[in-house]
Amino acid sequence: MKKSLSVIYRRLYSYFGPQQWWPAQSRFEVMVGAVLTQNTSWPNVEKAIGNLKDKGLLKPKKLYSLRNARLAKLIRPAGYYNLKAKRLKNLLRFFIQRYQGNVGKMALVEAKALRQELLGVNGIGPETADSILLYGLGKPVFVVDAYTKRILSRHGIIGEGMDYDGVQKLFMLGLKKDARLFNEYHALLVKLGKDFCLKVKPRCLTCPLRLK
DNA sequence: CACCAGGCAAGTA
DNA sequence: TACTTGCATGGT
Repeated sequence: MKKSLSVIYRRLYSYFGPQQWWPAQSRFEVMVGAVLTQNTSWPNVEKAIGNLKDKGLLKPKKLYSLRNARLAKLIRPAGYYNLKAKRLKNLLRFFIQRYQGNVGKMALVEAKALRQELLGVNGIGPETADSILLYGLGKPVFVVDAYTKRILSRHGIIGEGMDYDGVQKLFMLGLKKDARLFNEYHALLVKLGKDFCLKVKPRCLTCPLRLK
């Protein structure tokens, strides 16, 4: 028996409650965090963002004016720091040149078109782009991540090989197009993944989903 | 010690 | 198109 996405959502929400994502103080901070968290645990990202805040550098032009070596040093705790320094600069260059470093201006653009623009930036892939759209700008775009795929395939809802766009369609066609719903749903899947579905061996004995 | 984390792009066949 | 590899710190 395959459960609907709505049923799964309600079960996760009853069990875990609201997740309060994205943990950031500004929409710009979400953009930066989205790059820094690529394949990296959140506590490490927080340290990196904390370094930038402490120096008063968490602003588009300030951040963009830093030399790569300096930026890399500041974001070191987030891992892949040389790579991420370049990726951040790529995103910032796009953001400043195209939207004057103004989140409000960027938010005026339609989600689908903006997604394509973001994907054109080297270092911004589908999950990073969608995280910015949903958590930064409040657009109704579903964010898919490694946990999402692992959980769904482990419960037989999707095949293991299903790609990003396929999983995203499944959610976006199967649910009401509501940014708050998408926000909470993705965050809940991450919470479930962290707490119950870690490592190679599934440990879902007490998993609140109890699917089959 | 091994394994994993809120990915992505470049290289290879 | 479909794999494989490099990137790196910090927590469990």
